[in-house]
Amino acid sequence: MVKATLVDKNGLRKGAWSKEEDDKLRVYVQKYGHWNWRQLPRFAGLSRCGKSCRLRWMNYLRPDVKRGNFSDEEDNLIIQMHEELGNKWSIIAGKLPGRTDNEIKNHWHTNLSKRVKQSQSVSSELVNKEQSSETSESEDSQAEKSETESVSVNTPSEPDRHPKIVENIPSPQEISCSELSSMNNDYVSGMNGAADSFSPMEIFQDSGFWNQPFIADNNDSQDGYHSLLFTEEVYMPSYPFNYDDDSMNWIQQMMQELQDSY
DNA sequence: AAGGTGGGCAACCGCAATAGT
DNA sequence: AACTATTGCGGTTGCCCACCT
Repeated sequence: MVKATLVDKNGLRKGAWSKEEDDKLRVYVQKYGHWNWRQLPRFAGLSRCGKSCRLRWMNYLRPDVKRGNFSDEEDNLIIQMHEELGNKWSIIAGKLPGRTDNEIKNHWHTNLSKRVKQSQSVSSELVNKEQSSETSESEDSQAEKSETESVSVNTPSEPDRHPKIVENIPSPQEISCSELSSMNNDYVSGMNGAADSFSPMEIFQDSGFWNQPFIADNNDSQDGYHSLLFTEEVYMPSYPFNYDDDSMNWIQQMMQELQDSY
């Protein structure tokens, strides 16, 4: 199920994620957001490339990721949207809260595509019957109707044939992982705006970031940076997505708490 | 019991899009 | 306008496990 972990020429780990790595990434992102995926692993104490961290977070560690079997409703929606959009997994994921594009893509390839193929073959059989049949017209139309009812959803078509879904999504309450990502980025960039262009790193520096009571875990540190493993006391499971005055207060409060605890 | 095979899924890779300079 | 950095997306790979022979 998981790829064996190995180390590439740059000393970066690849393959399966360990629980320790998951914990480091989860704690770091939940606390500071992902202000820069490329730089993040260094500060989180991870010997991973940023891309790998992003993927792990998006597909597995995000708190709102829904795991488990797909419901019939979800299956039908995926089939319907795939019929209309093609392999636009991220857009489809936007209609299925808690599901990731990767998960939907895998589910499609392993389950739904087969189901659609079966439906297609049933459909073509019906069409063949229809063409060769010498039965009455009324019977034909009935068969046509039943075909439409049973397999229309599963019949593939050109992606551009039904642009309506693209127009309709994303709805405000249904947010894809990529949109969530944007929200997080907005959170950070918004902080910049709200605080008159200070960078996340400046937050850390200005607030005594490097002196904060994190456990410096240099075991995995490849480049001399202090990795950050947070203590239970300062771990905070969530942060506000909107960066208004309350959020700035929250940040200031957080920083104050860190300084106090030091 | 042992080996083969295919399914399921996490993770990687390459490319395109976007943002920043 | 051109270049670079970063992110996001979709295709693909490869590992593990369950099932089959």
